[in-house]
Amino acid sequence: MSEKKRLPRPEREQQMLDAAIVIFSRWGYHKASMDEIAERAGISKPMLYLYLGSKADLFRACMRRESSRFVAAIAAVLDPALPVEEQVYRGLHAFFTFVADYRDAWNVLHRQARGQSGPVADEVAAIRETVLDEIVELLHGAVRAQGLPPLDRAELRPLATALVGSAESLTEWILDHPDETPEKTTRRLMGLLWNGLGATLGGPGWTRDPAGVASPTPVPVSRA
Amino acid sequence: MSEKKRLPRPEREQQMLDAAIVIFSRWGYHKASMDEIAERAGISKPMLYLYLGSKADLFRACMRRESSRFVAAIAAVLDPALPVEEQVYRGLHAFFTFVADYRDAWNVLHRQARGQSGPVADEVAAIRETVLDEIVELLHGAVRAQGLPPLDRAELRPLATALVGSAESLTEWILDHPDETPEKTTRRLMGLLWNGLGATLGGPGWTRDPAGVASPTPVPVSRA
Amino acid sequence: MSEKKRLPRPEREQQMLDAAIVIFSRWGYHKASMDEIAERAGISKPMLYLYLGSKADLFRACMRRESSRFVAAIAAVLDPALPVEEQVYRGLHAFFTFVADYRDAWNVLHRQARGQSGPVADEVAAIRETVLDEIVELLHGAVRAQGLPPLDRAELRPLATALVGSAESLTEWILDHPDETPEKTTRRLMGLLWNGLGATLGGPGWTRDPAGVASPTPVPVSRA
Amino acid sequence: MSEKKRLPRPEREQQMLDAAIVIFSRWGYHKASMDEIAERAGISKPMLYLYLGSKADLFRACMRRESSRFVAAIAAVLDPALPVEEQVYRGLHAFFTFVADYRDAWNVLHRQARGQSGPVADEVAAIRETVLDEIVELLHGAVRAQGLPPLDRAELRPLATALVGSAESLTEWILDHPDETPEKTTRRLMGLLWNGLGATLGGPGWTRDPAGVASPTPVPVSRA
DNA sequence: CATGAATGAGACTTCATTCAT
DNA sequence: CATGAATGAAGTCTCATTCAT
Repeated sequence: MSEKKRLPRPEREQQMLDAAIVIFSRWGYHKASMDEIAERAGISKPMLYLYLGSKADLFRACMRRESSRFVAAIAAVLDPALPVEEQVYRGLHAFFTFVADYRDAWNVLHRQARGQSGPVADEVAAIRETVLDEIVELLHGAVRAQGLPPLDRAELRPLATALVGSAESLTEWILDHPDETPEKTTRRLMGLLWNGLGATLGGPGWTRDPAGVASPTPVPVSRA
Repeated sequence: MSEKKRLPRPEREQQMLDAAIVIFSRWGYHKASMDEIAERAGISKPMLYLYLGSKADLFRACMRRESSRFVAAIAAVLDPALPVEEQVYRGLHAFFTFVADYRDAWNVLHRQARGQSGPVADEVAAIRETVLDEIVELLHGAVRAQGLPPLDRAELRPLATALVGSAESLTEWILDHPDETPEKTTRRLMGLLWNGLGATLGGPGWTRDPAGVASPTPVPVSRA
Repeated sequence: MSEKKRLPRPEREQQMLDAAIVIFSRWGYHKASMDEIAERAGISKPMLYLYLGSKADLFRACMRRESSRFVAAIAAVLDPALPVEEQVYRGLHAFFTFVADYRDAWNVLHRQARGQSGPVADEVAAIRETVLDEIVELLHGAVRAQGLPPLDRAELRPLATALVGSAESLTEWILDHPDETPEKTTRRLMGLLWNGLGATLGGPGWTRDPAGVASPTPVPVSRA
Repeated sequence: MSEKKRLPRPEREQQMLDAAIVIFSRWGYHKASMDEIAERAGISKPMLYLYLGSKADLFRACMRRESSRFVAAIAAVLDPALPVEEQVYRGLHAFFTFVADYRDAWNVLHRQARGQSGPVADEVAAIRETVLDEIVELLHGAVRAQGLPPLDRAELRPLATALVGSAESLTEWILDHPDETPEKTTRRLMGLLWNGLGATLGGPGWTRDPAGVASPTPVPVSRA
């Protein structure tokens, strides 16, 4: 709205990050140009460098701001006093809501973050760790609360990883289904996570050792 | 000095793709340079362009070759005559085996493919569709074979999407766990997919309508 | 926090020049940044421009201040009533003392001043002229005082130039020899200047026309 | 002359260095732009980078080529069998001849080389060392050949330094005196170097300890 | 008097791509 | 068939300098 105003630094920085998110989301990290980001932010390139440092720094700053918002959005709906099932439901719901509301942010966090090398990749990995840690903790607490045979955190982590992966994957499916609401998506996924495909499809639970599947015929592929 | 054999075109093209996969995997699409690819392939840049077209064409060619191998590897172990559970087990096992054996190929298919824009992205999307279609078909056949209330393909697709996502996600977890074998990973995931988290954690199956979770308190976030 | 005193303009200018000398000495004219100078001077960049004009102006101001000090330091020890030998000794001693005491100033005057183009170079040339003029005058007076066959100033100037060059050159040798004092260096150079290499090495004085050395075989060099 | 020819790499590299010498000489290292160098060399900037690496690399390459020529030009006229006086004469003559013939090269070696920081400075220092080493060796051999009390190399080095400095300094004086020939300049300097100022001006040789000159009145200067 | 905010211009560098041999 | 030579276009980043408060 306002053109040519001299803004204090913090506000300008937010504008820059706002613009950067959009451009990074649209073109990806490498194809995004600082020129375009500056133009969209309504300022000149030197300001971008003065305030944010470098292209990688800018990307990291975006990642930090958006991942903070993301984590906050999830954390706000969790409550250790509730049953774990309820918490997972709420968490997923908050997740799909966030993705729907902040599409560009999610795009950057999810699609663009991968496939980076160097310091950017480290930042991404750290954020991912944080999220996974929380989920692991959540599940771990649940197991103990239910007096079940303790599963240690190392065992729970692949479960959490798969859970996150399935949710992430659905965010792309959603793109092609505009009528899908966060509620509906959450229910779909809860069905899978809580009952498993076995129950969904009507078969018996998985017994962990079907006969004769250990070594399927190997597939010939031409090179390593 | 060493291998200046005049190779027939198809072999040369394979060499180029072999080199390209490695370089794309190492640096990502954009940071990968045609110079490095040509050098690694042991030929000059004009040959690269003569045979494969452009950088985007080259990347697409890589994607096509590797995704064909990938699909073939999975398809080879499936057998419509077997129970669906068995087929999913075999499919996942083949999947994790492929990922372990062809790390660079998987890296390109999974990490680098995402976050591309333009024609490359379309190629990626198409491949993904193909894989999902097969899984949907698999599940659809299973439902019918079991005489269950029919779930149409559109309903099954998000399930398939979540399934793929969880598997993909585990491929990154595997990177940090060298002792993990395809068998072990497959079992972990089968446990989740077939029994669900509910069974794993010992709670009851999910009832699809826990009271009062429909609208968690929204999280205030400063801007969209 | 510390020293936000409102200083009168002349003092502020001195602070700026102090800072500038250090930065110019450290990085050279071009790589020195006005930002760093302003920061070191403890004021903002607009002040720098308000008081001193431009970067070139600032550099010239540094050159003027330091060369004045330099000339004053030398002039203070000269005394036309003394024998020329004594005066040269004193002058050199004052020179090496100055160089040792004001390393940054000398660095700027000597190393950074060279290799500049444009107006800055002119300033440097002018200062150099001033110094040389004084030395020529000194030698000229000495010749006349001794009743020798008069050497006109134009003949003395290359001698003065060589003298200055030898002294300047030694200032760099000194950098690697921390134990060297101004006294010692002065004596070394006086030995060469007053006795010549011929006497130092024990040969006869130079006869101005050794046979057959006028045209040494030219060296072929590939191009100009 | 020839436009648009495809030249083999070594020739193009020489063209680039030729152009670079001129531009570096004209503007100095920092103000010289790669654009201008490329334009003058008649090629595009990427060639410059492909063949020579970077701006600093290009500068170093210039330094190396020109200093090799320089050293070769001097070395070609020296002959250990000759008396040292003769050799110094020939060396100086070759030096002034080189400076007259390759003004730009000398400009880069002498003026621009100083005041650089980083790796470029190291290169410069190394070249200077090489030249000084040779002169020291020359003088050292002379002393021994004459059966004089041996001066070790460390004592001779400042002498060599002063000698080089006086010659370098004269190269700038020459610029304003177009009638000056290498012969004439060499004789001027030989007069100083072999007889010393004392003999030139008619006084007695320097006695190394004039009374009372040790501590001239210090000059007050405002800051360190 | 003093400064935080802002920028036009230009530097170095890289890369996908093509021509001429 | 194959390649060394060559470049247009674009990218990131820095700096001296000036407004507007």
